Amino acid sequence: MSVAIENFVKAIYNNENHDITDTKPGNIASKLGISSAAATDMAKKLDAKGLLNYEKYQALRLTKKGEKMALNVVRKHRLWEALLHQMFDMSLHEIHREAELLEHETSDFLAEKISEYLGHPKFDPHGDPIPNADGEITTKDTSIALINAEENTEYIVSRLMSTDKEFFEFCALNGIKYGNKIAVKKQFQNSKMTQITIHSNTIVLNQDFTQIIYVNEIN
Amino acid sequence: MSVAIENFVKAIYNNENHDITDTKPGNIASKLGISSAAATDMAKKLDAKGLLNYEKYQALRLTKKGEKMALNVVRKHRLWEALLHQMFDMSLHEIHREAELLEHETSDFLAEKISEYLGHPKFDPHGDPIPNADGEITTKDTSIALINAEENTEYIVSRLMSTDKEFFEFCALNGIKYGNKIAVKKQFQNSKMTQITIHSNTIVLNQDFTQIIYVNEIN
DNA sequence: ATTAATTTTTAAGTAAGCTTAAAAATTTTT
DNA sequence: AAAAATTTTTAAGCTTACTTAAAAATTAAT
Repeated sequence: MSVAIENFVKAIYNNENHDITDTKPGNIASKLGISSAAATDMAKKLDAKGLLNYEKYQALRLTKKGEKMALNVVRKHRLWEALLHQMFDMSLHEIHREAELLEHETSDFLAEKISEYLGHPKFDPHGDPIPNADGEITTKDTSIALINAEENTEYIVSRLMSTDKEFFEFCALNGIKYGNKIAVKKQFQNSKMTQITIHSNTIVLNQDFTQIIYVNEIN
Repeated sequence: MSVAIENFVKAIYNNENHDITDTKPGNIASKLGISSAAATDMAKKLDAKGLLNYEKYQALRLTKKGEKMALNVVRKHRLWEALLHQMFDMSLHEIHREAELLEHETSDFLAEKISEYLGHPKFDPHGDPIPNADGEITTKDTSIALINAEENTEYIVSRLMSTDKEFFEFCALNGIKYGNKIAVKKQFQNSKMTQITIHSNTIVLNQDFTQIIYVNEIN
C-alpha cells in the first residue's frame, strides 16, 4: 500500500488511541500537513477500499481491516525505534525521525527478523507497546488508579490523558512523562490516593491525577 | 529526491560500471520495468536537473552531480546489505531485496551510523565496494591479469566483463562468480597465463580470461 | 433562534510518473 | 545503398496525491 495511505490510516489510529473521539478530515489533514480537501478525498477513497467508514461531516472510523493496516505500520515503526536505539544509541527524536521513513519500506519478513533479534520486545524506547505480527497488542496500559501496589514492579508512563495545562506543568516538574519509569508504592483505599516513586522521588497523587496517568508494566 | 529518480540514476550508474558503453532509454526502461517512452521523458527531466546529459538518440551519460547521487544510493544499498547479512544472517537474495527498498529512505546520518557500527567496511557481502560518505570508492577492482602473485592475498570476484555464453559456462563450472574468493598463485610472464586457486581447486587461465575477470583485494 | 465563525465538502486544476499507439530516426540485413 | 527491422521519440491520456477557492453544512456565540 502507498505511503500516503499508510500514513493516513496510522494518523487516524493514533488519534483514536489517544481517546480523541471524533477524528475528522481536518484533524488528519493538519497532522499530515495536507489540506482538508485532500484529506476528504483520501477518506472517500479509503472508504471505497474498506479501510474506514466515511460519512459526510461525520467522524472517520477505521474498519477492522484499516486498523490491522495501522497496527502493521505501527509495529514496524516501533521495531525500528527499538533496533536503532539499541544498536546505534540514537536519541528518541532521531529514532522516531528515521522510523517514520523506514516503516513504509519494511517487509513483514524483515520486521519479524528485527523482532526476533531483539527477543520480541513488548515496548519501544518510548514505552509504547509493539503489536505482534498479527496486529495484536497483548499488553494494555492501565491507569495508575487501578494498579495493585507491589514493591518490585516497575511501570512505564504510556499516556497522559488530559488537556489541562496545569496538569502537564505538574507532570513536567515531577518527571512524569511518556516513557519514564515509575513504581506504584501504595494505594490509600479510603482517600483514593496513590503513592508512587519516580526518579527516586516519592509523590502522592489524588484520584484526579491517578485516573489520567496511564502506564505499562515492564515485561 | 524521489525514488523514481534515484532508481533511474542508479540504473545508469550500474550500467556504466559494467562497461556497457551506450546506455539508452530503452536499456534503463527494461531494467526498471517501465516503457521506453517513460524512460525518455525521465531522461529529459533529469537533463534539465543537471543529473545527466541527454541528446536525442544518443547514449545517456551521468554528470558528476548525477554520479554523486547514484553513489550515495549505492552506498546505502550496500551498507544495508552488509548490516542485514551480519545481523540477521539473511541470504544474498533476501538482503538485496530489502536493501532495494530501504536505500531510498535512509538519511545520510543513519547511513553513517550503520557504517560506523560495521567498522566502515569496504565491501558488501557480494564483494562490491561500498562508496564512502563523499561518494568515493577508494578500492578499485583490477583484472587478474594485472595482479602480482602473492601467496597470502585473497581476492573477491567483482566483475565478469563478458557477454560470451561459453565464458560464463566455464566460470559456472569452476566456481568463478561474483563474490567468491580466489587467490592468484602465479603469473607466467611469457605465456601470459595465470594460475589461481578457487575453492581449493587450481586453475590456469589464459590472457583472454584473466583480462575480463575483475577482483577486489580483501581488506 | 438567528447570526457569526468555523469546518467540511465540492469543483477545478496541477505535477509526477507512468501507459499505449503512432511517427521518426537509427541500425541491421541483404 | 535500399529495404527491413528495431529503437527512440512524440503525442495523447491516465492515476495518484496533492493544491486553491468557493459553496455547503455544521458548530459556536450572542
